[in-house]
Amino acid sequence: MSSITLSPGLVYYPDYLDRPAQERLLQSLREITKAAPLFTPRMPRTGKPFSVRMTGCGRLGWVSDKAGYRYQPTHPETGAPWPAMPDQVLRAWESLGAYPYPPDACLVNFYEPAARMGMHQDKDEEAFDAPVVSLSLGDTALFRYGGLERTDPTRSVRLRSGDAIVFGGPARLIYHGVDRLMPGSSDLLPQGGRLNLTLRKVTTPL
DNA sequence: GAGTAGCA
DNA sequence: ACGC
Repeated sequence: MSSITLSPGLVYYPDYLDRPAQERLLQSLREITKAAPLFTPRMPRTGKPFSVRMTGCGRLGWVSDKAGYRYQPTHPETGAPWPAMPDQVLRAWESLGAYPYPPDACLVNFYEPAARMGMHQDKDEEAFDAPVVSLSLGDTALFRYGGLERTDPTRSVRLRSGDAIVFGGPARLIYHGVDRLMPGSSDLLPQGGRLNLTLRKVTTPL
């Protein structure tokens, strides 16, 4: 499998999932959203909605509302436990994550064609020794990444359907975001858009 | 500061 | 740069 190191600890795997694997993963995500519908996260304090909608699977899910960012074991609207993580997702973690414990959370972000994600760090976890593994499905995204300080210089890379990217070691806490999608760049999702899965170890092992 | 607006 |  080919990989490209974008910056120390940030590794890009183009075409990690072939088309049949993407279709299998998409079918799993349809089942997940049936049990755990997409919801609109909101900014702490202001309540401003994200343009991305999200859900998740696994033991814990990430939610954001006026009260703040947090991981919790239940869906914020239905109150039900998150659906189980598909085997395919666990296998991706095992092959890309190189971490001796299974992930606690798989966040599923759905980008409509106009959705964006501002630059941020993934730092609501306890286990920063564990990597974050990201899988892309659907329309190509212009992904931007920088360094550990918000003011560090940034670069961008196009993440296409089936690509994976891993934030580990010195890149675990880098700032990153999605500038925009390239509408119509993939026919995987019938109505367009992009799904991004991020696999995380949330709590410290033990 | 996981939001937006606006300008270089 | 803003502002909740």
